[in-house]
Parts: sequence; C-alpha cells; structure tokens
Amino acid sequence: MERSAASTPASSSSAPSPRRRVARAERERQILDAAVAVFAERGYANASMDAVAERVGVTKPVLYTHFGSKEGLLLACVSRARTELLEVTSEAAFAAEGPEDMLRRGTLAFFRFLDERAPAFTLLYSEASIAAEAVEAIRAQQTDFIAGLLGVAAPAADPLRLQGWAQVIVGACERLAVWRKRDPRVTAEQATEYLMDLAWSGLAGRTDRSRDP
Amino acid sequence: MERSAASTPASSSSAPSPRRRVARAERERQILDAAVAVFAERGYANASMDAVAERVGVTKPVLYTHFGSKEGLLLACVSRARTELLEVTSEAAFAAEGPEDMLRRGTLAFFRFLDERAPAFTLLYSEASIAAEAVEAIRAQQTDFIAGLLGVAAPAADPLRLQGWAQVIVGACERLAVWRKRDPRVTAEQATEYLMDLAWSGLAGRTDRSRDP
DNA sequence: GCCGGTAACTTACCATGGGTAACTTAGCGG
DNA sequence: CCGCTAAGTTACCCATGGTAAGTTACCGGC
Repeated sequence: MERSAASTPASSSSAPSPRRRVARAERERQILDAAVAVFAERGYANASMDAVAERVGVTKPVLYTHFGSKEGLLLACVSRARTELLEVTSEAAFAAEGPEDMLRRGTLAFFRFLDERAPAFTLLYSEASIAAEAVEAIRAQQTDFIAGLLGVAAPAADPLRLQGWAQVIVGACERLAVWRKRDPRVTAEQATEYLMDLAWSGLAGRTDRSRDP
Repeated sequence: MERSAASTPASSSSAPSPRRRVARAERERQILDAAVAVFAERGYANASMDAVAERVGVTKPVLYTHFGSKEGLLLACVSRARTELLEVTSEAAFAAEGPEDMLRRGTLAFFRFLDERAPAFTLLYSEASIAAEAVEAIRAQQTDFIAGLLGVAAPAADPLRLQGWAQVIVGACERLAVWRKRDPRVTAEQATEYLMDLAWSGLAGRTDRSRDP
C-alpha cells in the first residue's frame, strides 16, 4: 500500500519517481528481471502480480499490457533462460576435441551456467509446473542437440537409441544439478565426473563381480 | 451448478443419493481418487476444489475437514503414490541376481509401474510444482535406496560418489519415463535398455574412436 | 515556446475460487 | 423412541488474477 522511497528501484537520484515513462523494451527487461526474482523467492503460486509490479515500481496493468497474463509472464522468463542455456552449452561442446571431451565440457558448462544464474534455475526446476510445456521444450532442445552430437560420435546406433541416450544424459544432469543445490559441497567438476562415470565408462567395471561369475 | 444424476459417482443403485453418510477412511479414499483424476485432467492450477467435491458427490467443506487445504490434498495424493513406488521397485530389485540384474529389474519395474498408474504419473511429473517438496522427497527416497544397493555392489566407491551415481540413475529414469509418455512406440524394455547402455556399459566402447587416437 | 496526439501509466473496479463460520441432519447407542 | 455426535450443507469472506476507462508524460510539428 504505502510506497517507500527506499525500495524504489533503479531510477536515478533521490525523488520517489513521480511517474517516469520508460521505453517499451527497457520496461520488459525490468519486468522480466523482477518476475524471475519474485517467482524464485516466493514460488510462482504464492507470488502475486502486484508484488512483481511493486518491485518494478509500476502498477499491475502495466504487466498485462506487456505479457498478457501471469502465465505469459512466467513463460517469457523461461523463454529467455532457454536461449541462454543453448548458447552456453553448444559453445562449450564445439570447443571440444572428440566425443568424451565434448560430453565432459558440455556437462560442465551446464552446471556452471546454473551456478551463475541461480534464480532462473530455481524457477525452471522447482516451480515450473504451469510452464511445464515450456520447460519441456527446453529439455527437447537440449536432447536434440545432444542426440545430434552422439549421432556423429556413434554413427552405427539407430536414431531412437540416440534419443534415448540423450534423454538419459539430460535427466541425469537435471537431477545432479538439483542435488548440488541442496548439497553445495558437490562441485560442478564432481557432478561432471559422476555423470562421466556412468555415461562414459559405465558401472560394469566398477563393481565387485566376485559373486557374479 | 446443476447436478446430473448420471455423474453421481460409485454409490449403489439409482437414486440421486439424498446425502448419504460415509465412514471417514472410505471418504478419504474416494476424495484422493477423485483428486488424482481431476488434478491430472485439468492440471493442479486449473482444477477447482468444487470440481473435486462434485466428483465425489459432496460439497467443498468436506474436503477441507479431511485435508485442510488444496495443497494438503495434493500432498496426500503424492504421498500415497510414493509408498506404492518404493514397494514396487524394491520388490523387483530384491528378486534379482547380481548388480546388473538388479539395476535392470528395478528400472523395468519403475517404467511398468508408471504405465499402470498413468494419472498419478501425470500428477507427479507434470503438475508438481506446488508439491515440489513432496516430489523431491520421493526422489530422495529412490536415490537413497539405489545408493544403498550400489554401495553393496561397489564397496570401494566413496559415499558421495554413490549418491551422485544414484542421482544420475533417478534423473535418467525420470526423463526416459516422460519421453516414453510422449512417444509411446518406446517400450518399457527399450527404455531400460537405453539406461543400461549408459549406466552399465558406458558410451566409451560404442563410439567411433578413429579420430581420437 | 506552445500544442495536440499517442502511448505509457494509474485508478477503480469485477469475478473466480480458496477457505471458513454457523447451522442441519443422518444414524447409532441406550 | 430419544438424544448425542460427527458428517455434511448453506452462505459467506477476501485475496488475487484480470480489465475498462480515465490521466499524464513525452515527442514532433508549427
């Protein structure tokens, strides 16, 4: 209800910003930043549009003229994260030498990206049910990318199997990422190593086979 | 608004059931069944408590005396699924001979369980944001279980690594399950095979290493 | 420098649906 | 047959997603 001057964002100097007008693109960026923060902090369901609006320093209808609905706003947040994720991982993979290095570098880049962008990460993997479709699209993007790389490395395998392998890798990375968040002593390098243990080397050689002749 | 006699659930014979009283435990079971169905059909966010109540054939406050809140109702649904999941997978794993067979049988049992209980599955993996904590608890349960088995098979590995491997397996299975749902030509057996390809055998032996001497 | 038009923004409101207080009644034990 | 208890209902509150109508800041033209 009361608008504290202190919480007024960005702006310039001191005044409680008596209704400044801002260009459309810039407002959209501001709103997305605020929305990611608010959704991550309070959870999508418990976050009110008024809270997002207050954080930006505008009123609710502004959000609606830009993003149409609460769900639309969430989708826009997810969409932005998606673009950045593919950039980061593909760049890392293409800098590699050989398939093993590619898997390792891509995985590591993934974990480091999530480290840098923690709020977006929380949004994606903890509060994404309403954006299920959009988050699924991100996974599809990553899966297709990985399946493509695997296809080059193992041309003999059939396409469905390549897809299946890619699903395994994407799912494993997602879980490892959530695990790391809950247990910060696990580094990005360690998580990558565990993924490589299974995906690249396999468990076969690591178990005590004495009772399985 | 209007209550059609046809949609009146279960009951016995014909009458539009002029307020029959039902024992507490039985009502709870009815409500959980209805809730799983409604949440899976329309999505948690779009499902109204009135819709669940109508499906059971009671009014809204009844749901609240049993489960406290909409979220509480969702949590109860998830909780029930959780118990059943551990039963099914542990039973399968303990019937196995040796670690490889254990991993294979447990994984297969998981996929088959989800086939049988499709609505509960949809609830868990597509609409679970509000129950994030509860779904995460299911994963923790499965992860601990798997890490325990791996610890027996590979006593030399340190506990953190075992946890990491278990995360990989749980994540991979989850993704493969969602993938299968979208592409039903993938059988439970195939999904299991793809998981085994990576988790057991590893990719190392499957790629064309000619350019990586 | 002033003026008008447009687009950004606000106020004030509606409607849906989660949640609850107060009352009603089915069904069982005595 | 009576009355007590717990199952169930009606009728309501209010927070929040969403919108219609009015207001004002800025830009370009004269």
